[in-house]
Amino acid sequence: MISRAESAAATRRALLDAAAELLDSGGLDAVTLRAVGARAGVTRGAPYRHFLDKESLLIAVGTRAWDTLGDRMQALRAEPGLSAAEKIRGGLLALIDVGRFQPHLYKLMFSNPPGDPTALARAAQRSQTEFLAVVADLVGEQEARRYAALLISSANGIAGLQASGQLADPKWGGVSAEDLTDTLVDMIAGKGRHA
Amino acid sequence: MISRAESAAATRRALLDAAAELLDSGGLDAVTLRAVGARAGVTRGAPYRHFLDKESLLIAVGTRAWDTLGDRMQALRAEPGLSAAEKIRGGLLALIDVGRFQPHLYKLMFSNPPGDPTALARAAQRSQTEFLAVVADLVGEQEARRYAALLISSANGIAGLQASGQLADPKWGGVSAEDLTDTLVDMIAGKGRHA
DNA sequence: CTCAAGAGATGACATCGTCAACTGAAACTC
DNA sequence: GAGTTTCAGTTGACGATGTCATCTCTTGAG
Repeated sequence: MISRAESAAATRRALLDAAAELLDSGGLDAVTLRAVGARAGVTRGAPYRHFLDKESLLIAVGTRAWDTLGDRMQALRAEPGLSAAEKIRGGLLALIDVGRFQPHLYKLMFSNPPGDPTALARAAQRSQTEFLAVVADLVGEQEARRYAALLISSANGIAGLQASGQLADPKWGGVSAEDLTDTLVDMIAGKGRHA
Repeated sequence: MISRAESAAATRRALLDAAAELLDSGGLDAVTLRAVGARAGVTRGAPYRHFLDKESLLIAVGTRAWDTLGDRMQALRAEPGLSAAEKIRGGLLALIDVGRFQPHLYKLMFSNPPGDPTALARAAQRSQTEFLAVVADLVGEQEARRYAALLISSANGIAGLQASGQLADPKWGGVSAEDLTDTLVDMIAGKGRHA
């Protein structure tokens, strides 16, 4: 027996799944409320029972993606038998992989919606805080903020270039996202060791 | 006396200007063909005499932005009395400044439009080639590709984080885009000196 | 059993991108 | 210079979309 509240929660989840799937497969343009509703088995008006408007639905999709990334960061940080540098590398690649395999979702995660420009930044907090802690293990509290910001920026940029296909340009000599990440981590780790 | 071709070229320019202004002030949502036409002194159908569709108009706006950035890169590279590191710093900040002061334009420059995913990447070529040459002056031909890709990625990420307002978060301890750029250039320059 | 609450369906409206048909003036041909 | 062509720009129309108001019907509380 499913209660009404459970049914409503299931619909909400179905709407989020449908929006995420449409986003992955067809980009932002493919995410229309009518298509989302149809894929979730309801009609175009139903989303308004669960979200304020389309923008709120998209923010919820992005927030959920940030949450799962935050889980991965947290698990990675707690992983025994990994050096700080390896954890950093893993965290960066976790972010980069989203950009690589779900470029549209990735863009959504870093967009700031007109209505509430801080919504997604708030959702990103836990991921970034976890990452900050790992970086602090390598370079110390003192410099962690600066380097963590630089690392996340760089990973963001690598993922962005990869998502837009520019990394594939032969001009860069076939360098991969992993190569860039390794180069970056090496530079930071070098700094850390000398400090 | 203005010929018909001159008038048409002027209209085309007015349409590009109008689209760029609307993009800057109100974001992508504010760029409707009707609004663009109105601001350029024509009606909604006129853009179709100069561009295939709305996407082509936006690509043209992004292309023009890449061209002016390419000009700045070229001028910077030719500037006498600047070290390679200073030129690199200047080039990175030129890119970052677009992200900072024209975030919507910046996003457009790095978006790959569904119709022609390679159009803007082609427009970015000259800027990146100029930059690549400057980096080669610092770290040598051999490693220039890798480091240039990393630098552009990082600058892209810094600009992106700044554009989405996340850099302002006190979590990062008030680090600025300039700080990150300097840290980055120092690391590369260190590498370059030791190589 | 009664009835309020709320999830979902549906009709309607404004706005958007786009196309087809039309208008008028500049540019070309003879 | 008259006739014709070309083409920038206008206008009307259409389908799609986000959103609101209204309606229906099931669920859960009293």
